[in-house]
Formats: sequence, C-alpha cells, structure tokens
Amino acid sequence: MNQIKIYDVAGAAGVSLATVSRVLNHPEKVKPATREKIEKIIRELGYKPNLNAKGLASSKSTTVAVVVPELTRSSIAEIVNGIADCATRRGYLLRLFVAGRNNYDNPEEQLKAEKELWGTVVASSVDGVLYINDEFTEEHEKLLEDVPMPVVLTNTPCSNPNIPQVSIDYYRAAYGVTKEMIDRGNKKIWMIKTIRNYAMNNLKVDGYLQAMKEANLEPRIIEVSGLTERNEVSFKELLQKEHPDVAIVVRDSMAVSFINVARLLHIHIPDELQVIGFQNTRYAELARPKLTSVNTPIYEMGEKAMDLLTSLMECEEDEEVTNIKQFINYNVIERDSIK
Amino acid sequence: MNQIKIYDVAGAAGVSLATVSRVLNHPEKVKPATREKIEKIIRELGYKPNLNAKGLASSKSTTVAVVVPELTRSSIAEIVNGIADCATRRGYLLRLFVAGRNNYDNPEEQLKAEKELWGTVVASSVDGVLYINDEFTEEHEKLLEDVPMPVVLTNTPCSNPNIPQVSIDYYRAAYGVTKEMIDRGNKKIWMIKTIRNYAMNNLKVDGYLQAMKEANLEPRIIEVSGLTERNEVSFKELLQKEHPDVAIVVRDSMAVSFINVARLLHIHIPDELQVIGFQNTRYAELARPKLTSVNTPIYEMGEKAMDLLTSLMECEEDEEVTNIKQFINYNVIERDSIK
DNA sequence: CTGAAAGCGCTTACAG
DNA sequence: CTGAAAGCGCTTACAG
Repeated sequence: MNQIKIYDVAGAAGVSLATVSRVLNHPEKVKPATREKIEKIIRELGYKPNLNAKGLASSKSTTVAVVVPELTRSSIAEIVNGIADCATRRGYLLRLFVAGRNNYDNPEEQLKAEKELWGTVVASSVDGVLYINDEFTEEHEKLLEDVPMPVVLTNTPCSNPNIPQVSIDYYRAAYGVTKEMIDRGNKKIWMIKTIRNYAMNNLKVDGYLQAMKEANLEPRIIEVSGLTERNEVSFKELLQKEHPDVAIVVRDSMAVSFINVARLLHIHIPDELQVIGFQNTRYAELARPKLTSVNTPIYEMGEKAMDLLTSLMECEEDEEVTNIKQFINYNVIERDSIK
Repeated sequence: MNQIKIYDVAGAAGVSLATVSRVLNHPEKVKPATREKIEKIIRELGYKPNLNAKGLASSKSTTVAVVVPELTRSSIAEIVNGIADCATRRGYLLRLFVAGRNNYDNPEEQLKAEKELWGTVVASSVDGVLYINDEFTEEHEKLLEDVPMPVVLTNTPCSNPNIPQVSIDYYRAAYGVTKEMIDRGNKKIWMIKTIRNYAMNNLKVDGYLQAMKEANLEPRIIEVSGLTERNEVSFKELLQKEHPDVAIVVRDSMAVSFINVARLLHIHIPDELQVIGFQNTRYAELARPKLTSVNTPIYEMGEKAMDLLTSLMECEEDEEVTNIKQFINYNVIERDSIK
C-alpha cells in the first residue's frame, strides 16, 4: 500500500511517467540534467519498479528459472550459489523449481511430471532457464524443443551440439585419472558407480573403460546402491574376497564409505588399496585417510552457465551467440588415499 | 508468441474472458456446465495464466521469497527442499534470494546490503517471505518492521513473540543432551563452538551452561575456527594437553574433525572421549566411529514454515493466525561416538 | 450466472 | 529530448 509507484516519482520530479521509465530503461535517451534529477528522487524515495507490471509491459521479467532435481546434494547447492552470485551481478532474479523427487521408479509418470514442470516454468514468465538434471535422457531433450526461451543445460551432459550447455568433461577427467594410475604402475583398477544411471557417471565409466582398453587391462565395474547403509554391505562382501590396487569411485561420499569398510577389514590405504573420488566435497577432507578427489569447480560452473544464459537472453535477433557448449576445467586434488 | 492467452480460451469456449477468469479463481461462481466446458478447453489448449498479468491485476503473485544466507550448508539446502515441496503442494512458486556472502567483517556494510536486499525482495512482489539467517540480530529484526508482507523466520531464533517463526528449541536440545551425559556419570564436559557467533549456537551454549550449572560442574567452552584446516590445528594443540570425558560440538562437521584429531593422538573414542554433534548430517554416518548427533528435522522445518506462511498469507483481515511461534521436535541419534 | 469495462503499474512506439 | 496514449494479460466490482 505504501509502495511508491512510478507516478509518485514523476510527480515529485515534475515530469511525465514516460520520462521516469526512460531513465530506468534507456537513460541515454534522457537529457543528463533531468536524468540526474530523476535519479536523485528515485534514490530518495527508494523507488523500485513493480516487477509484475514491468514484466507484463515489456515481456521481460529479468528473472531466470533455476530447475534442479533437488538441493541437498552438495554439488547442486554449490552450482546454485554460483548462479545466484552471477545473477545478482547481472541484475537477474531467480525463480527456483525443485523438480520431482518422487516417481523415480515409473519413468512414464516422471516424464509426465517433467512436462507439467516445463508448463509451469514457461508460464512463470521467465526470460531464460538454467536446467540441472543428472538423469537427462533423450526424452528430456525433446521437451526442450517446445520451450520458448533460452535454456542452458548445467552440469547436464547432452550430446546435441545445438543445445547450450556448461559442463565438465567427465569423460576426459575419468580417462585422465585412470591413465595416470596406470602410468604409476597399477594394473587392477576398478570403477565403482551407483546402480542408478546418471549421465555424468556414465561418461566417467566410458573414460575409464577407454583408458583401460588402451592399456590392455581388464576393466571391472562395480555397481552398488547409492545409500550408505546398503553400499557398505556390498563393499564388505566384495572386499572380504578381493580388492583392487585402485578404486575410482564416481562420488566422494561413496568413496569414503569404501575407505571406511576397507579399513575395518584391515586393508591398508593407500599401501594396499588406493581410492579416488569425484567432486572434492567436504567429505574428502573429513575422511581418514583424506581422500584424493577430482575437483570439479561447480561454483564456477554455475557462474559460467548464468553468463552464457545472459548472453543468450540479451542477444539481438540478428546476432548469434557462439561458443554455446562450454567445459569447465577440472583438476585432481591429491591427498592421502593414493600413493 | 505461441503462448495461449485467456482470450483464446474464451474464444474457443464461446464465453467472455471474465468467465474464464472466474473458472480459474472462483469456480463456485460459475455454472457447473459452463465451468466443465471451460476446464476441458483449458486442459486441451494447455492454457496457463501469465503470472505477471495475474500478479499485477490481483496484487497476488502466488510466489514466495526464500531468503537464505547461502545454500551450501547442508542444513539450508534441506530446509529449502522442505519449503519447495510444501510450496508445490500449496500452489506457490519460489523466488530465491541468496543474501550477501561477502562483507562478513564489516557489520555496517552488511546491514546496508541487507537493507538493499529487502528492497529487492519487497519490489519483487511476492506474497510472503521465508527468511533464514543464522546471524540474526536486533538490527535485522528492525528491518522486518518495514516489510509489507508476512515474513516467517525459519531456523532463525528470535525472542520477539510477535514475529512468526519456525525453529528448533536448541536451548532445550543442548540442555537435554548435556544433562543426559551428566546423568550417565560424566563430569568433564566441554562445549565446542565456532568463534563466529550464530544465534542458534549461542542458544546451544546457554542450554549447556544451564545443565552444567544445575549439576555444579565446571563448564568449559572451546572456540575454534569454522574452517576444517584451522580448527584441526586448534584441536591438536588442545588435545595434546588434555581432553574431556565428553565434547558436545555445535555442528557435525566440526565434531568429525575433532574425532579425527583425537584418533590421530590415540585417544580412544568413546572409551576415553565421547563426542556428540548437532544436525545429524551425512558426515555423522560417514565418520569413524560413527557420530552420535542431535537430529534436527530440518526438512520438516521447511515444510512447517511454508505452512505457517501460507496461513499468514491467506488469512482474512478479521481472522488472526494463532500459534505463530512453532518448534520442531528433535531427537538424539545414538551411534558409536558415545558409550 | 455472465458480460462490459475499468484498472493493476509499467513500457514503448508515435508525435511533437 | 519529452509527453500523451495505447497496450501488456489478467482480475474484479458493477450491472444485468
């Protein structure tokens, strides 16, 4: 009720509301003297344009949707942090959509929910979308075609070169790590992944397989539940029989579980068994021994994705944004879990 | 461009757009026959009202702002998950504001940034705000007075009984845990906290102090950096000299650091030293020995906060929402770090 | 129960 | 460089 409107500013400045609007949106079109006067009044009154009205009139909402599968996984929260900081710098607000955390088993239901979600996102009148989905499939890709605003896939690998995306080259990362361990003289190298298939993790597996193949080594992929209580049981059964020289684990928290079980069985790390995780989360540092992990700068990824989306949203009809597919660099943080 | 508008629905149904609008907002005012016809067409066309227009016309945006200090801390992400799920159920969208992660040292700057933030939040035309701030002070409380929509403090303790809030009784939780350990015959009980003062943690300290006082025991509060690399140094210096029977640590990750250092110094846990954390995060389960922790159901807290906010937003002028201050129950998850 | 019309607070061609 | 006016897509009294 006591919200200041553009009329109030115009009245106080003795100009028409059109001029105030211009100061806000096209300051170069206003005479410096009047502009400064109006700017001063805007500041004094603490005027902030009503976003709904602005959005309706200009069909630009200066809002971006962030669609995530859930927030609890530390990687996702960190990406969103990066997005948020970059959005603030660039003057965009965020709409947050947490996509279905249910219906995991029934793919059909899930796809329907996903369609629903896109409907809501589109209707929420945002200027662009940052989309994070670890289980991105071709079905999801198809849904993108009907979205009338730019979408940037974030940490969501997709082979289609026409879809904007910012990610990490997980294939190359896993390949590099595997090759490095081979070069250090290890032969029995396992890859440990979740049963559930995440696009990112499948890329890691592929990179691992490629490196093993090139070295003529026998690959072995262990699939376990993503749940700590369950996978520790599997790890125990497994490690009671045999263990590799090196285990490359698709994510840190699972790598820590693996280490914990190995130690319980008196398998010495790193002398008898070396372990490498992915993501370099806090788990890596709090584990004992501290976990070597592939650091994937996920905060930066959020920033870059927002940057890319901004250029997509703000590009003129005739221009074209190049470099639509970007990779963030990774690096390996060596700690005590390898020799 | 190919977005369907209310006009299109009205045209297809052979009614005026007012009637379509009524079907959406006050279905009881429309004759069932026409209502069903219109609803069918809405479904077929996949019509979704433009939120900006709706918001402008009704001065209700069905959007709620979520203001958080940052997302990376697992507790906060989990609260937001709870908020998001509840918001979806209740038909609200979310606007996400990640408050200043900078200017920590300069309180004046920070307050100014906070004012700025509230300006943006208010101008973003949301119907209500869920506000999370671990460093909530009286200055922050004052800023709330000028906010023209309901605000629910979430996991943000505040003594003012007129401000809606959903939290956990950290005082009672810490008091209870301390008393329990005293009852089990322990005498030398320390409280370990961060140097930085968080409102929640200060309540934990108060509860601890009260229990110690009642038992006539000498309290001791250890303050360390919140950063793992730093606090592990402090812990080492400390533990080389002496250790308590029980350490109650304000958060899990710090408790895990403490355990790690103790084990390095061959202090046996739990025989010589027992450790209790707060929050029952995944760190607790991945630690060795597994950490006993006060489980604070933070997801539920998000849900309850959103519920409370909804009743605040939707309450009629004449009604009043009671039960404006809510506590979520906590419980202690006993694991291997205590006897 | 339904329609015509005003209005929400802005933006942006169009004149001048 | 500035103002008057139309319009963005809805909602909601007000009549009927």
